[in-house]
Amino acid sequence: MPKAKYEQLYHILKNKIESGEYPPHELLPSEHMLIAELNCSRNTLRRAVAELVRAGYVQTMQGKGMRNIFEPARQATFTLGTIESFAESAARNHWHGTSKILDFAKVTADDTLAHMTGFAPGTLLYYVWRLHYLNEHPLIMNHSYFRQDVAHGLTREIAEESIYRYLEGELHIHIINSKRVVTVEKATPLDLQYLAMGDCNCLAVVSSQTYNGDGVMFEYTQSRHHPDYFRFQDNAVRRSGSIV
Amino acid sequence: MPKAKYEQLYHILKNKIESGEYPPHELLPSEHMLIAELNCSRNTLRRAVAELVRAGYVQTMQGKGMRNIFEPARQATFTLGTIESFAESAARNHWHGTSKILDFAKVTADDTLAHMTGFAPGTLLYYVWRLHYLNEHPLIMNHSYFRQDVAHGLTREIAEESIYRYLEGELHIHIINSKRVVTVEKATPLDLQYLAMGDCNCLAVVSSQTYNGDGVMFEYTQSRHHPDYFRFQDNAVRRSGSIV
DNA sequence: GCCGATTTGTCCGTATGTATC
DNA sequence: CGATACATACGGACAAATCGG
Repeated sequence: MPKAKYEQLYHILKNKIESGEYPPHELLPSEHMLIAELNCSRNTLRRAVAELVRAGYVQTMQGKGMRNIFEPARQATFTLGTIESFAESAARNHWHGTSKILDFAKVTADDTLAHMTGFAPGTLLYYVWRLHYLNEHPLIMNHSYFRQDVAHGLTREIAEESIYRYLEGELHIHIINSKRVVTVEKATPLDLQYLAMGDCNCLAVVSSQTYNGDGVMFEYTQSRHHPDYFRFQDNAVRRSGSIV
Repeated sequence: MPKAKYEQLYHILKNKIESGEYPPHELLPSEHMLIAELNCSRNTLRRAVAELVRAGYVQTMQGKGMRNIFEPARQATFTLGTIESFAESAARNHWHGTSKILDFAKVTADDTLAHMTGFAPGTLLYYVWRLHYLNEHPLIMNHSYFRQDVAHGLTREIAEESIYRYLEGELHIHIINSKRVVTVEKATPLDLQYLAMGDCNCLAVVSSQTYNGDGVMFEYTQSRHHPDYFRFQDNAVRRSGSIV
């Protein structure tokens, strides 16, 4: 339940667009009208509209107005820009998701592991190897590393449930942001064995480094996705002085 | 050359972070200090900071401050959220990019093409089949479709140069936004023939639908990327009432 | 081509809420 | 508890783009 006003306005407008209350490919009411209708300030409305633009619901044009460009059939299942655990995204998409721990261990970062993960060599880590199933099909294989000094007390039993619930609920860690990189890699024998790849020999790999409120990267996770079920969506905006 | 003040502030701060003027993993000066130093209003500074957060340069924490989380070695080559032509991104990364037209034709959307692209069946289209090279290596194969009534007058000769320069410079089309989806697909015989795939049989596919200022989708492009050179970066932010 | 009305884009100042220390 | 810091919200002003007369 969002409590910020601009988030409420975002959802109000998003629902009106999705329900067809605003005609497709037509202009929405002007800012002035919406401000009067929604009883808010211009800045607050504009913040909600900015989120609609980012999400690909409307496009704005100076001097003309804002246009509804929502396409019902093609909206996202995965979204960029937000952090979700597997359990959370499964729930959001009304999927039946289960997970299985294949390995849990304490390890020390050697040079090659340090280079891959971004942790300093010698860092003490928990290693969690998980397989995520959607409707009984193995879809994602995760190799996760957590700093022992941040995620201390993590056990295999906790990992069977929800690691994030433990980190946030028990240890009161504030998860702030996560840098992610999407690549395509050759499948390893492990991938082929566990992910029912058919005759594909590559998969989508999402590598993420997650930071807590103290600015320390405490988690590195490599998610190896079955190619048939990997889909990321993005809405790009053309600007003159492009922010790069 | 960005002219908006918040864009200038964004680049000033970004440069200070990249050059190490702000110590890594430490807090930046508070908003109050930066406002005095940069001689701007609070809203304008916050807008610049919001872009830094999106780009993964800083994380903000209510009551604490904003922390520098820039990692020199791991910054993006490709970025999400902005529209760039191949020529533009090659120039930005100081690459030597060339392109070759493999086919140029006028086609009419049948049912299967309409379903794939999102155009209505019967729409008159230009079809452009291009291969993009980076330092003489074939990296991206593009299948593009443009509405004839929007991109009218497009020729093979123009496509040899730059399609976007023609659309924006000659036809004065305003390119507003582009919805993109990233998936992984099995390589076709065409992919294997032209992209020097080695023993990989999958590739990264970016499908994009681009809209002009009249709200009409005038372009559908499917970019098929050599897996070794595909890399997309994203920075996700954890929120309580996550905007979905 | 010009002018005025409309609409979005940018910027500012201020007040209040909330989390941290 | 108070001081500090970021988060949200409001209102006003001007700039820039669009459109119609």
